[in-house]
Amino acid sequence: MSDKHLGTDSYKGVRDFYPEDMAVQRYIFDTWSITAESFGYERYDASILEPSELYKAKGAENEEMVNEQTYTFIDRGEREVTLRPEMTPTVARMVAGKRRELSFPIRWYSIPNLFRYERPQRGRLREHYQLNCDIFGADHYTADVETIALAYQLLIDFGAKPEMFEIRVNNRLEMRRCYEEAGVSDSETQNRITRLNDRFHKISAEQYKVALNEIVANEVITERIYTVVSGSIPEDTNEVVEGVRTLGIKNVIIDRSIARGFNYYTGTIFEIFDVSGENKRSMLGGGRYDNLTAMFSDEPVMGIGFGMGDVTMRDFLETHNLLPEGLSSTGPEVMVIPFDAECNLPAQKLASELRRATTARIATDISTKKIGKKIGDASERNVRFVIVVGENELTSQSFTIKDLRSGEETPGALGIIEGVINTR
RNA sequence: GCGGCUAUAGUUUAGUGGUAAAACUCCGGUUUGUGGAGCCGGUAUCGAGAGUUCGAUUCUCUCUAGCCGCCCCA
Repeated sequence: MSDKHLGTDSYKGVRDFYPEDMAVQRYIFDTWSITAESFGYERYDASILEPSELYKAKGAENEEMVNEQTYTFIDRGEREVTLRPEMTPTVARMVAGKRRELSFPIRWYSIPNLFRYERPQRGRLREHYQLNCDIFGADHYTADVETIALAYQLLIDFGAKPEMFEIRVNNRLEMRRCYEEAGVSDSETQNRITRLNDRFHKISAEQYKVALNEIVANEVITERIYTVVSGSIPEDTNEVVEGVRTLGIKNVIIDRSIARGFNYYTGTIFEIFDVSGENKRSMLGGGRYDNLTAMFSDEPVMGIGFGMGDVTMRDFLETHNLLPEGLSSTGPEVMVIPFDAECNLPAQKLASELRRATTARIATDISTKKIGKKIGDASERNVRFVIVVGENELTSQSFTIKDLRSGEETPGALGIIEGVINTR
């Protein structure tokens, strides 16, 4: 590019939100909030900065992830700091810090922006926003049911039809039991199988079996595990799935290949997929983590929750044409147009009087364009009303408000004008 | 970290071994008290660097950036 100027592109993998993008973003966030709150979830937030230890605490595997896939730096006080890559450790920290004063179970949600240092691709950027909903302090399986029901409702409230998506549920404990019954008791081997299962739908059955046999080195075991993971047992279900169905949600299935990474989940895990096939990545995922707060205290608090990202949400809404037309702009509804620059201040004064008497968004056109141009601009920006303020109007204190939608003009004193705006 | 594709005006795209076209947008004018039109005009060292060539935006190489996949996925 030019030697003289900086580029205007945003930093790699992050987005600028111009007003039209912001309208979409706001719609998504508002819908998330309304639905989460309708289930009684309370909103919380925290800083994007956390000490790096928070993410490294559970061994070398995590340490590697922090070093390679997060934004981590040393601050001026020589502390190692990380831009949060996920919200769960933060909320676990917050809950653990107040565990004696909170009355469990609690339902909390947040819409944090999260950072990860990796190569951007479809549905995955370096910064994204993610709705996080969690229940803490409820060990009964119905907490899992409610969590999945909330995830379901979130999509429904965007106008999604149940046949557009599928909820796939698995359970860490049940998988461990499956491995043990098949004859695999070593936990490292179990983890390797879990990791392989995560790719089950990306590879062929043959490839899967070959890879599995390389791990367990036993064809009988391979066959047993394959039977379970491939879903060849039609009656395979569990109480969470049955509970969700009891609530009237039908697009839920057991999928033994669901793996959810391999970190802190201890029980139910689930993901929701777009069935259109266009977005192969899961749109939403979560699960139960019964000892995440253990790193802060000997009194662990169990939790279950999920996260859903704004990038995948937006992809889903666009794919299924679910974004509403004409999302509300925050631009002015009323434009007060001074006849010339001499009238700018009186026009601004009129605007502030109107603001006092109405709830409309009112701006004054302080450009130096000609009167016709100013009206044209207002019209183009979807302004509903214009009021021209010139010497005549100021002398007579009688104005004319014009409805650009209907072309109708209403003359009158301040009170009349306010009336027109208030009945918009 | 690995692989594939792409790079021309603000945007979306044409096009050519002899320094480039269109549409839309934007800005200005056309009209010195009232809107979306029309007309006229303006805006590009063709991503950067090097090479081949009389001559490169076009061909070759390198780099950079973006997109898409893999790995990984909190």
